[in-house]
Amino acid sequence: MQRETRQRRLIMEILLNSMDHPDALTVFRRAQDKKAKVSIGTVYRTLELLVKEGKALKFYDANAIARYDAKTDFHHHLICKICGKVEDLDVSLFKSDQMIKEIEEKTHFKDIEYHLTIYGICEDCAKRGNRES
Amino acid sequence: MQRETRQRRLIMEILLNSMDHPDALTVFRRAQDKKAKVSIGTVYRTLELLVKEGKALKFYDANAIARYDAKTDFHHHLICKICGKVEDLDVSLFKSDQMIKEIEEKTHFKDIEYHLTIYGICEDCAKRGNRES
DNA sequence: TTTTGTGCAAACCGTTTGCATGGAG
DNA sequence: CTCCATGCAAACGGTTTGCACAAAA
Repeated sequence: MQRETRQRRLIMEILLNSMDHPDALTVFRRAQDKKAKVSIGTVYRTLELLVKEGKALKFYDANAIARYDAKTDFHHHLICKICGKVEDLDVSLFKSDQMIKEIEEKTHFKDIEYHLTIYGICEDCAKRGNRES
Repeated sequence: MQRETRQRRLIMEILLNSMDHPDALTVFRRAQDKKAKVSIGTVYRTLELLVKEGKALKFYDANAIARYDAKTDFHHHLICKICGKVEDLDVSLFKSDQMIKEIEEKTHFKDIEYHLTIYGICEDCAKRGNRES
């Protein structure tokens, strides 16, 4: 049912080696940098496939552009309001199991999952005095 | 510098009376229901203005469509993975002050704010047996 | 009258999709 | 050989924008 193609291996490899939560176009460019042939359509289709398989995470940045990363350990994202840089944030900071339990207890929702996107000002931009990038 | 127009009053009123976090098109339709004349472009411009003024919140739903609500008390959102319904969730569930303090201590970010979008399955959809809407 | 806001429609741009072809199994 | 995957390009759809006109101050 699912076939292993050159393109799928390529895109998964790029995602695994990308620590900056790339969008589809960035993945596409990294493929080109490797002199590998892929189309942007295939990049989109493959990234969505990885998300459905649970091998990648998808979230939207402040410009509503879809960002992806290879799912390793669960973590949240910290986005700089000035320069847009995205950093990972360890989920253990937030006692997520306890939180999910609390939510399930206090609401009628089941099968809860969440992604926390935190906005702030990164060290570099704070030093620069909050200028626009 | 800022002028009070019929359209701005209208859109703010619609947003204040909408408890379902409408997108721009929904706000536009509600204006039409009131037999009020506005263009979709003005709706977008005005909603963005309200966000910049801090009078409205903006976030993206699971389909990357911008949703708005009049900013009253700070709260999070609970979105049903099946039917897409959006509910409010009291922020007090999550000890947000403590969490922000923790984040500021453990990262180098400043001026932190966050919006938590939680996905789950609502009571109605759970009863229906998780069918697609 | 001056200046900002609106309506309209075209442009934008990230993303999806139809279809003919290619390649995995 | 069969099907699923890919490439290509067109279409999609939410959002933005330029410009002439309207209306607030």
